Amino acid sequence: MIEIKNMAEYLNANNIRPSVHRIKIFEYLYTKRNHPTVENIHKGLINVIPALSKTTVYNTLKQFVEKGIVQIINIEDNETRYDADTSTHGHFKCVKCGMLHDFSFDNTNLGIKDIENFDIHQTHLYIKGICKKCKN
Amino acid sequence: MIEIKNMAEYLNANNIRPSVHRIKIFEYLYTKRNHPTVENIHKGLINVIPALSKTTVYNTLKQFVEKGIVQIINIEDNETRYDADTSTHGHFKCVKCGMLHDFSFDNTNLGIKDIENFDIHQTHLYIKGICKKCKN
DNA sequence: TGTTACTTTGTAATCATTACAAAAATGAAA
DNA sequence: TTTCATTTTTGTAATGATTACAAAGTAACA
Repeated sequence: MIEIKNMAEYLNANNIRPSVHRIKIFEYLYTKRNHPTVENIHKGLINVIPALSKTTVYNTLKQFVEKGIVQIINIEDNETRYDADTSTHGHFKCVKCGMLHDFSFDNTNLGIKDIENFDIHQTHLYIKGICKKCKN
Repeated sequence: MIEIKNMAEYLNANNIRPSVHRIKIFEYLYTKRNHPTVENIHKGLINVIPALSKTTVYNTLKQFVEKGIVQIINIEDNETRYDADTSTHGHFKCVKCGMLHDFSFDNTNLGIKDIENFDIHQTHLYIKGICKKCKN
């Protein structure tokens, strides 16, 4: 994924005014890279910003998604996760430990049929199974 | 997808006792093939089974998923859809009209890296974009 | 400062889903 | 058929995630 040196500048470059909350929320996503839920982000930042409300986390993430610097990961129907890496990559969900792992794949050679002449905006691939750790 | 002649037999073969409700719900999924939500199924069957409760639709679908004859499609975070076709295939979601289209792809040649020695159970691919109709 | 726009908060509303207990239907044995 | 146990279905209440919205707070800038 892209290297970002200055969070505030990066937000600015994407037409997002870099308030302290926005910087912290983006920083959380970018540095942890653990595909957190809203709950995770809120709990993780409540020490840093004691008054942080969940509504702000929701609003901020919605804005990030609209501006294209964050993508939503929908694997389980009851947990929406967020990812600051918007480059094309897949997600592996371990059905045993629940952990999410990034992986890379070749999206130029998928052998797609039946949707000729459709405009493709985003390609999402996820795999469910058992991770290496849980196999042992 | 598989051809099913007798719904009741198919349910039986998958260890699901074929009650009238279960047959109708599966039949709906199998014949419509339109990736319905719980709401869609309930509305679509309320004429056939006037007393049908949503709880029954939820319970029945959960059972179908557990027995492996139906898969969940999670594309948007606020709408869970269901598909009686459990063979490996992708879903294209048109961001304009909202329609879902099936497509086939080659899941043997994805060039996956970074998750060597992981056990793969299911591969899910979905694409967002604009469908042929909406382009015109 | 004063004014205006933007951001954040907190509560209430909404909506999908689940829990659960009661009612209904089914099926097998007598 | 009648009885009894089991399974299925229903309907309401509870839960939990997300959104709406108005009030409070903050920043920008003349």
